Amino acid sequence: MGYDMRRTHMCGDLREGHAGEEVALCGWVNTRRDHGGVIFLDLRDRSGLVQLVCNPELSPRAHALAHQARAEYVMACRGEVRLRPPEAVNPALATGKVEVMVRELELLNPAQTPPFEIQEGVTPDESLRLRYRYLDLRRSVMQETLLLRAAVTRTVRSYLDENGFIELETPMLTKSTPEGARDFVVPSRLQPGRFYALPQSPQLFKQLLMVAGFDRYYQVVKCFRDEDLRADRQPEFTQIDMEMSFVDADEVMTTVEGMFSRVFREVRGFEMKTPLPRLTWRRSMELYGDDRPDLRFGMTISELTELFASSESRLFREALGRGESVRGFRLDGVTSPSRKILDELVEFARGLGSAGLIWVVREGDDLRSPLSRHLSEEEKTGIVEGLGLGEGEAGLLLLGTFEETSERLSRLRRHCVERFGMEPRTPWSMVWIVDFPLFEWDEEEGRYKSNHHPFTSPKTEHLDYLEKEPLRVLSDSYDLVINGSEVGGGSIRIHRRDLQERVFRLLGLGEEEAWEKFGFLLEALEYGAPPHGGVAFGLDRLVMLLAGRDNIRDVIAFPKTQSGTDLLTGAPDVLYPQQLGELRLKTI
RNA sequence: GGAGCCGUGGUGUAGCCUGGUAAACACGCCGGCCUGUCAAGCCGGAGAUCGCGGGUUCAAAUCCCGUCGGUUCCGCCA
Repeated sequence: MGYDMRRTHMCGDLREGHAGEEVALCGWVNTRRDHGGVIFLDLRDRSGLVQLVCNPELSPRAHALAHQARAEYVMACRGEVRLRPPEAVNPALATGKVEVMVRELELLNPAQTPPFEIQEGVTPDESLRLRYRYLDLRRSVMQETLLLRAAVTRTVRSYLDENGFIELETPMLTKSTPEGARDFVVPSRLQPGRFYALPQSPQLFKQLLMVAGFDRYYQVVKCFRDEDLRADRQPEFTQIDMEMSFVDADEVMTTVEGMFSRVFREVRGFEMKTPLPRLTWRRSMELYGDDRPDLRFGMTISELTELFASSESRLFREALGRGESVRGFRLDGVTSPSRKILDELVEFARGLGSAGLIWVVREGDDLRSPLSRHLSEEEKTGIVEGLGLGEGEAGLLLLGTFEETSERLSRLRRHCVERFGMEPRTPWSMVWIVDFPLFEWDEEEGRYKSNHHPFTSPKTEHLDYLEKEPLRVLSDSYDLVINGSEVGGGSIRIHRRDLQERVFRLLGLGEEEAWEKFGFLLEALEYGAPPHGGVAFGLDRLVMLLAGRDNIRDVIAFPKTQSGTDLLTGAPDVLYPQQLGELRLKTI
């Protein structure tokens, strides 16, 4: 490229103020409009595009070259920025008031006709996009999304830097640990027969950094989990990982709120109200049946079990006899729903494993319901009041254990939001869910499992129940939920060896195994480990929310397919026998 | 591991349920015309045996089975 073609501006930045200036631009040909005489080229770079005018009278050479130009050719030009004639202004373009009168044009690299058009409005097949990712990423939506992603990490970094956090790196080649997801493993050449594991998160290392006295740590870091993919799950993903010493849960949450305020202001222009509301896990389950409730919608759950304590109806009597509850919510978004709609909801509830869904519709003083004949007047009134049904409004009730009804009602609630196209009350709803149970019972393995992870601290006031009633123990933990999506969570950690060992024991981790897998941690806890706690956020999911994308692949430059392959490079791939030999590996 | 959906010129789709004439449309591509377009326009042209394999049938893009790829969900994901 000649010296005089080094660019002076980005295409999308040119405005009226540049009129009269001599500029040099580089970019890709977005479109060519050849009028035989004058030729218009839209030149595009990451900032946007601008119209180039190639007039044969101004430069026959440039005009001739423009005639040969095709979509996606890489070109450079030099010329004068000019105000467009008033009738030729394009209000749809940021640069629509100006154009560049081309004096010199240079072809830097021609291009094959791309396998799909780099245009808005057309989304090619996913496998094509992934195979030609570098072309897919040229599309403006993808550019905008990744630029937004960069803005998020930039904002996070500057906030944390300003607040005394130190960015520290932790190893990618580390040790496989029990609990949690399946590890990705890397064979060791120097230690034949041994394997590293890629980190599922830097959890233990960041705790060790607290022991080391760094006080406040953060990292924007890749994590790896070898589990099946979903629309919001990739095998490698990025976390905003933080840890702080000498703090309580409250201080961690306040710090995070400051960070998120700035992110939302910076990238979405949204002023977050802080402090954010906090719901205990228990309350969230009662009100929404969900530990990641979407507070943009109503339809909170009411418990009506008491109402049916002395019911005439066998259905209720038997259910209550089994210790089950009656819970439900008022259906928003539809009044006087048709039988067809109600049947559809019943069908949906059956699909969730429920025996049936009881619907009621208030009609004047009466209640329309398949069960109305079996309901006493008192019960009818109780339902209307309990669910707060207005005229024509419907209620949906389920029978079952607290856990069953929670699971099903929360899914039903999410389904209704989508099915009836409900309008959110606010663009963003953020809420902390706090005080999760420390353990849950794993039916299959017949043992307790950590709800969060094994390093989460029980609430001090619950320490006494630890061995006696483990399921009653709550932890100092917190999840941040935005628009019904868990964007991150954390906890105060255990910083004393004796407590950590008690928790390991409850998880069924034998002394020997605990020492073998976590000995380094137990040891570190004995060398002056400060009280500490932290949090980690899924950057990809956060960007998905901020960008309004419903797929994690759209916020990652080079994602994997659902079957874990990379269509661009062909990974994963087989190894040459020699490589396998060096690693002392044999495929079976 | 299981279930659903999708696969038709380069791209996006229609056709498939209800098998039967030249597989249709838009965009793109190639050529020509054209000096103010911006999804430029006008004229002309090339381009698909319908993912792959098997079966049913006189006949399969269409029905059936299998398989591959993509995708969504369940299981899984501390």
